[in-house]
Amino acid sequence: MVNLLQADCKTDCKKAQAAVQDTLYVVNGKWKMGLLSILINSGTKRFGELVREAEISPRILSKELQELEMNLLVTRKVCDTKPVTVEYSATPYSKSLMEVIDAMVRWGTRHREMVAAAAANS
Amino acid sequence: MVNLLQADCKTDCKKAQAAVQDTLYVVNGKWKMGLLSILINSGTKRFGELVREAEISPRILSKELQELEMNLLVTRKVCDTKPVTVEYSATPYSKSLMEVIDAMVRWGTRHREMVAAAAANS
DNA sequence: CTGTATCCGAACCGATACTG
DNA sequence: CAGTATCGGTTCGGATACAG
Repeated sequence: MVNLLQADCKTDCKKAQAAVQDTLYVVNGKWKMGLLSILINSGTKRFGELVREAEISPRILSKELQELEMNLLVTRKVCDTKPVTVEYSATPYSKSLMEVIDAMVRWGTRHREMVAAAAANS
Repeated sequence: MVNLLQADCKTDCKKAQAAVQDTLYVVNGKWKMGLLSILINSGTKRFGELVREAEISPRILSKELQELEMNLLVTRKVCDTKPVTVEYSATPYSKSLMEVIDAMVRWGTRHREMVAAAAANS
């Protein structure tokens, strides 16, 4: 297991840094986490449903969904209806992000308390 | 332990989402992770040393360091030399980020393989 | 219904010069 | 030496109109 914080890392350290940047890059974007959350929790959604439920403009929604799809986190299925509809779903692979999300939830929660406590002492 | 991906979350889910956003916000910025890594691995550094080692313009460095300090991840110590020097160090608290960073390293590493494999099959 | 094109303002980052 | 002021380029996100 690579430790980004160890003093003895050389090439491992660079790889670790790159991996962190990769992760941040994938998750980067104002709506990605929220969209993933919706799709994982509520299951398949159509484009228009996402526009309404997440209150995102279609342009941004399209962009974020494409990026999520490129990263194998959501699938896009065109349904042969009339007019055409499109269904977006979270992939099973997207659940692998859980480990990261859990860590962020735990740290973020404690951090908020930490900052609040520090603010109280000033 | 809050699970962002569970279907039964209501208020917990919002809290979890907010915690994730908090974490992303703290780590957000082109250089924060790199700076933290330098300070944790190599110990205390002066402002000018960071400018050279990380190759950041002073304006951005100053901004990122202030944000890290606000989040209790680095300390700023003014030394009574002539001219004045300033030492930046990672706080013990910053090591609490390890859990998150480790998760991102692991996921980012596997994800790169995953995407490469998917690209090979097309 | 699903997107894209266009336009806009805001945020971000970098280079450089400058102040204390 | 440490940090800020100023300017400029690039990216980002939102609103709206429109095409397929």
